[in-house]
Amino acid sequence: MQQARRPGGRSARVRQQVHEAVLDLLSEQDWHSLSIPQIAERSGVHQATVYRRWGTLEALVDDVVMERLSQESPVPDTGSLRGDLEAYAVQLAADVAGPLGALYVRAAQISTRTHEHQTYLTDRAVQLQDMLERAAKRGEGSTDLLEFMEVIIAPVYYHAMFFNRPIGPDHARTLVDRLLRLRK
Amino acid sequence: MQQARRPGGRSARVRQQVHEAVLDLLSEQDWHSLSIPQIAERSGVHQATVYRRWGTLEALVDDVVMERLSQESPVPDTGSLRGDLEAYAVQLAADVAGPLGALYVRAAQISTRTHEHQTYLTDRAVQLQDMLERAAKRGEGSTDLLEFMEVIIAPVYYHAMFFNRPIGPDHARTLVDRLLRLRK
DNA sequence: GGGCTAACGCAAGGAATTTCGCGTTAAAGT
DNA sequence: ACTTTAACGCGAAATTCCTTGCGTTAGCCC
Repeated sequence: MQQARRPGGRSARVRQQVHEAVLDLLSEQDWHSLSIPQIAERSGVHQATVYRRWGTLEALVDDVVMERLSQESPVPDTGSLRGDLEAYAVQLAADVAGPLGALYVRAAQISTRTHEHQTYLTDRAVQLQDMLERAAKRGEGSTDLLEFMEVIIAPVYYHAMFFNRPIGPDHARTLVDRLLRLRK
Repeated sequence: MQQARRPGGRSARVRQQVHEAVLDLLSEQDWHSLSIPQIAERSGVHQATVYRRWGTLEALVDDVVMERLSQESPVPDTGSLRGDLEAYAVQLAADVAGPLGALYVRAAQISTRTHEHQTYLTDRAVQLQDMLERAAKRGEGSTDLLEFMEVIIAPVYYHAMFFNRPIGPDHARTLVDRLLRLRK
């Protein structure tokens, strides 16, 4: 969702109301029974407004997800590489396992083509790159970002997608062990 | 989709017509503009029939995907572990990169809860397990199925999902290298 | 071949979604 | 303060989706 040309009070308020309604409804029912009229009623915003601003349900949900992702917890900085990796892996596993996890995974597919989502992904990649470089500067050796993504992040999403059973903190730590073993 | 109680000529024909229409339409437009009335018109099968047999669009697409997956290429048996792994990884990368790749990835989420899909996944897991055990019996050492899935399969889907740019054969081979390195 | 009935076609009806025109509100600019 | 106009509310129309009842077709079984 692009910045409104008139981002003042009312527009922002309407946006927030609608966002809250979406999160609210998704916490008490599943995705496929969600509809724009329903969101309109819950939020107190008129249907026509929602249709005019977002157009489709996908675009609206995408907007909500991006809003939350941008407010998400920063990448960890614990002082050690293992600490950072474990903290990140456990946090990610918890997010995916959380009530909005399915929404994140789904949004990852829906919104891969939107410019905003690409921007978020590259921003996030830069942050992770920084995390790895901090470790390198501490003399903990260099870690490839792509390898980190493939060995740690990919399996977390994979489990959530195919087995519908997200991994726990202990499993997240075995992923970290695997990555560290590969670096030797 | 369960086996029809009367699997004879007409039912099978209707099913095939509808399946073809789905694949046909998905090749010329994207997912969210697909609808059952549209499929009915394209296939020449009446709306009511489609609704009665499949109920929802998700169930129908799921049926199509399962049909194709079950016809898919078997797990490789090249005589060496590396050969099997590379063949599988390259094949999977190609499938995900293909025109129906996005459909597979999406269906993986939609249908994770259906009984059929679970059955397919476990069947596939057994086949892969056999592949790994063949290598073990040849004296190539044992490989954990979960590790195989996480190190090779997960990254393939991950790239397709988040970067919308599936990996190539060369990259697939680096995944295999990574797994083999972990086994030492 | 002949009866049985699941599956299909058809058409109408109902329900939900999406759009549209118009008046009103309130944010932004001067 | 005053003007401008983007964004919203409202109601109704238009479109699309989904269901239902009934007659017909064609596999299946004897």
